[in-house]
Amino acid sequence: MNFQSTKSFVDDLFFNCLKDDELQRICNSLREQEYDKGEHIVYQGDIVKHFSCIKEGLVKLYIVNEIGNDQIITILKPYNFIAILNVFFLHKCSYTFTALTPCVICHIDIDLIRSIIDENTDFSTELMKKFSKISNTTLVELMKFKRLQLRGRLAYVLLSFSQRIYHSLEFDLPVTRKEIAEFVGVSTENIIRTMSEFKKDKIIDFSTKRVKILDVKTLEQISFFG
Amino acid sequence: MNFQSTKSFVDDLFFNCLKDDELQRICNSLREQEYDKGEHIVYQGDIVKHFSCIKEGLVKLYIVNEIGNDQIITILKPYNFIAILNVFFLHKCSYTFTALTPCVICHIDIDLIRSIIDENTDFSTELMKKFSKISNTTLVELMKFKRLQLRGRLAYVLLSFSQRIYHSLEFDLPVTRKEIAEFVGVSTENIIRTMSEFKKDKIIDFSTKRVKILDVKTLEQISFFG
DNA sequence: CGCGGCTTTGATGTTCATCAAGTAAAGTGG
DNA sequence: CCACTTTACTTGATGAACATCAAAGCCGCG
Repeated sequence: MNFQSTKSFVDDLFFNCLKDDELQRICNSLREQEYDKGEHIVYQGDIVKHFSCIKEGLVKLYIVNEIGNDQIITILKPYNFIAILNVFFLHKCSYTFTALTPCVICHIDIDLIRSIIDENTDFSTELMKKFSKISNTTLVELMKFKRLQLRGRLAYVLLSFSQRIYHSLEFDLPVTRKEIAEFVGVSTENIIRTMSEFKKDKIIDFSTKRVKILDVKTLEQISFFG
Repeated sequence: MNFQSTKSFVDDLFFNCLKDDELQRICNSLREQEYDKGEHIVYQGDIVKHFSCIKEGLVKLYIVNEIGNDQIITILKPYNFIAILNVFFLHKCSYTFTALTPCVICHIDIDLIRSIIDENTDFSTELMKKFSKISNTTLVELMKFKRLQLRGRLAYVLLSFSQRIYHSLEFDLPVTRKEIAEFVGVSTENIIRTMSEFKKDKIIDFSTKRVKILDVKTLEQISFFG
């Protein structure tokens, strides 16, 4: 990737509100790192040392709970930040971030970001907006999820892959059935059973990883009322 | 309440990092408002016009979902902010805040807070820390909650009243059984049944509103493993 | 003192977890 | 590239957890 496109990536990432020299300093400090599928980017308890962002690939954000189970909170895609809520102010990260696909992650020096926050009011305002928006969205989605039962939640997850991640009715799942179960909060077997029901009802079609949504409207209804 | 104690309340509220004149300006701008039990402080969809904080009383933070049910997210107590995540940057508030008991709420002019953010780096840093901490805690608690079933969740709520809100093993519930159910995410009847079980097992004792925790350790175990 | 909302208990059915067992897919070493 | 091992996927049967419906007692308040 050439320098100009890095610049434009960073500019977009930071709300197009950076001054030229600030943009330049960030580009100079920026370090790209590749992660294999399954590799941890941040593990809960880690001290977050960089301001990081996904450039390529998908990342699962989850908590390993007290009894050792994974609970997936959301799936992150390019331009999403890694551990943004923990990056400045908490000693340890409460979540784990793991690559679902091969990833390229951009790491930026925290102190540099801090100093730009102090200098550039627009930047700090936009960053706080971003904070709020992320927290807000996550919380609202979680509550929406909470009131649904299995069918609704599964429909929701499938639609989110289709609409938020892949922008297509047909896609390859980047997660296992077990991971869908950890996302939805039910057993793996029941995810499979319900997917098979959807298939029987001609709402979706699938073969292992490949999924095709046949009837979006019904799926949306299920994700709303189910 | 006299002026000196208002000053000390505001100073504590804002992390003791305000300069004298900033503190003074906030105290001058501050307006106290009383709310009756059951009165809305902010309703979802409202545009948040003040930076607000609880001075006295308890407030329930909840979402009214698409099918008209309330889903309680958490219960707020004095020194907690109202709609802090929505106050600066989102046009409309995603949540509803309702007084559970008679309340005194302090309202501060948002523009004043904004201008102090621009002036005082310590203040903006502390405010962002606060943002992060609140989001983080809320999310971690919600995920902890998610993996538990009824008994565990109820135990968790009862302990949270005892330890976080009242600092006492005996207290009057500020919520109805229905509200506990909306918090826990199950039916009212099953909250009642499970409370009766706890009573039969001599873990708690209660009569309508009055609750006394008899066996904290068992309750903690249930809230952990249940 | 009667009305309405809150609380409580019981009976019944639905949803989902768990166990078991088998098949398909994917990774591994020769 | 194949045999082997492991992991992921799938289906069925059973029981536990929980929702829902129904009905009755309680309590505060006008």
